[in-house]
Amino acid sequence: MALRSDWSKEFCPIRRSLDVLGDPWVLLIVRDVLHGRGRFDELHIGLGISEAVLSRRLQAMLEAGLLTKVDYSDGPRTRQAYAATEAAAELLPILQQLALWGEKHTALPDGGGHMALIHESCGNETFHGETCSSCGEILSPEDMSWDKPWKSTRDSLQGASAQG
Amino acid sequence: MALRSDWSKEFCPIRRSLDVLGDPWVLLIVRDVLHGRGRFDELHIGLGISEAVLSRRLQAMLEAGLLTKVDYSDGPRTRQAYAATEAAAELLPILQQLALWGEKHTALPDGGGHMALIHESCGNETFHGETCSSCGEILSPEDMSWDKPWKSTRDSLQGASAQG
DNA sequence: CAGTATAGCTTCCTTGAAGAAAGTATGAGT
DNA sequence: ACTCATACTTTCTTCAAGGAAGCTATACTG
Repeated sequence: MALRSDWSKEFCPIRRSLDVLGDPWVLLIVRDVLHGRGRFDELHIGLGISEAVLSRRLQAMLEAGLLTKVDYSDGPRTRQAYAATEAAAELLPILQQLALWGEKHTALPDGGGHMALIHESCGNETFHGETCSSCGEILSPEDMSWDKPWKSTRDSLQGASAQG
Repeated sequence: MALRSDWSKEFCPIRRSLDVLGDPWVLLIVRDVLHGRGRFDELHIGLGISEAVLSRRLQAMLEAGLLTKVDYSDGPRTRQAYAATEAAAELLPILQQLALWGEKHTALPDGGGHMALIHESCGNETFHGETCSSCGEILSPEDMSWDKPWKSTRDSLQGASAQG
């Protein structure tokens, strides 16, 4: 990624991960892409990221193997969007634990609400990020929905390289 | 933290988490502090972070409630070091999943080796970051050691606010 | 008790990335 | 032909990172 020092050759796997993931936008882009919001403008508007930075991040994430480009049809024409690879889909536990940690250790602003992680396979909310705290199964994107009360939506996730 | 935009008032808990954690140094500092390496110079040398940035990060992490200052005795005199709070200790699953993800999705450099996460309570390696893949227990720092073949050490971790 | 060492920061300077906004390119609809 | 939408790219300014040197407090050394 070379945003700062190059950590891709470090022995410590955490440092190698942070070489790719150690930028807040990268995880937010993965989150949105796993929600099926993989178009450039959706990301730009939805995340509030500048277009220049978004462009650079998407390029780096393609190179890092986190994203692939997929076609989608916009009426008569074919456009392209970004979709998650298997590597990006396997960041789900990290995203969910960030959500759980944030719920517990940061202050909920006025008008917010508790975001529930719903394991659709068993129908229950999970309080772990990696395995379901209700049924014990490993959590994967296809089986998850995130209930966001401040948007009054229950967004389902999708796995690697699904069509947008 | 205000490194970039202020995300502390966002409804999305992931964004609020990244407001605090969305800097690679923060997680690396938490990792080292959980290993009992909480002195300024240990962090400076061990992480290769510049002193100016380390100083700013430590300050921000104190304010964010990730670290506390604790006394330690250096022979006759009392010095201070940084120790993890409960909030920082609860980042363990994220650190371990970053390690697992890095082992799987980034290239191991020459001379490296597989870092094993050992759950000392049951004596086995765990392949999950949050609950032990061998015995199913929730993983907490006091019960973990990380086996780092490139340093030929098995470093045990420590929980919140333990003396350095 | 002056000189040196060490820990723990702080200040200064330069380079580089972030953010905002405007510009470019391509194809569609009217 | 003109306008609109998507998907970027370019330009400019501001701010943070990294490196090095300086500063302060408390030892230990002769």
